[in-house]
Amino acid sequence: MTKARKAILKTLENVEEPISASELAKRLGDFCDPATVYRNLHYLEKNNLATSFILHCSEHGTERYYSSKEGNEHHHWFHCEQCHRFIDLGGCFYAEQVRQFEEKHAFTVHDHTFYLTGICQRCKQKLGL
Amino acid sequence: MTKARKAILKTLENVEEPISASELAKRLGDFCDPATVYRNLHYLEKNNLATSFILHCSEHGTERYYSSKEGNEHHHWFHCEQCHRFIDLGGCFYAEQVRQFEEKHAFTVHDHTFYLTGICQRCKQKLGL
DNA sequence: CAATATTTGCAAGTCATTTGCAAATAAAAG
DNA sequence: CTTTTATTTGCAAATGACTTGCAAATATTG
Repeated sequence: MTKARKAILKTLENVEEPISASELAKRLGDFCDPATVYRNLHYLEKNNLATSFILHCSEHGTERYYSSKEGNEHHHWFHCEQCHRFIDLGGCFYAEQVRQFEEKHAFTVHDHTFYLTGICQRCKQKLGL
Repeated sequence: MTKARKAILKTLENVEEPISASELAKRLGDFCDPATVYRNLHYLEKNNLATSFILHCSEHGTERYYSSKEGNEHHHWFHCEQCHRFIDLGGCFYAEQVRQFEEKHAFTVHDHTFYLTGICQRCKQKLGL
């Protein structure tokens, strides 16, 4: 494991929300090149040390968000369109459903994506909603 | 409604799978400019005539896929990583669950995304899996 | 420590999507 | 059905996330 790899993985582990590659690159600053961040995120995901999903938001555009896989439990998230933070919806609750779909359609599922977007409690209050 | 708008909506209605903006632009050919396709897809989505989600696949990269909203029932999809077709998983089955999340976390959900990726039955056979 | 394999930084691509602007078309007004 | 006003379009240039070629730097092997 190279030092860039370690630093990226450590950052993923220390952060409590999914984080985008560009945000990660920003946090690592001169520690390593953005290209290295992208390459290592692919490496980590391929080696089952991280997972990601793509999400579009008005402020950051379309980006891929990464989380470490240390907890080993797949989580799903709510994304606030106002403050752009993520709220953890808890461990994955789709394993059984996915299995049923596999049975019904005879396909093999490699991955599933689920997330919610909207406005969080705090932002609703701020906006008087 | 302009003629470009009508043509795009009609194409969305005639196609049975979600279709990407670039594929739509290709099908419309010289009928209108790609920029017009993008602008009108935004228009249609804003006016509740279409929905979309973002998905990454090895062959087409990261793209947004659109469906008309005529049937008025929100559908979810499986995407085959081999033949790159979509399989309809049926009408949305998350309304109740989303409501429970809203209650539990006191946020307001504007949208939810769910899809599966993997290998379809036909491709499994072709590949001898 | 030498030999080999992998990773990195840098700079230059890619590619979906967006945007400015002037011309063309649609909708509203008369 | 013209005129006026508002919206949309095509074109070309820009944006921004992400990728890639290549030679130098760092890891890993023996």
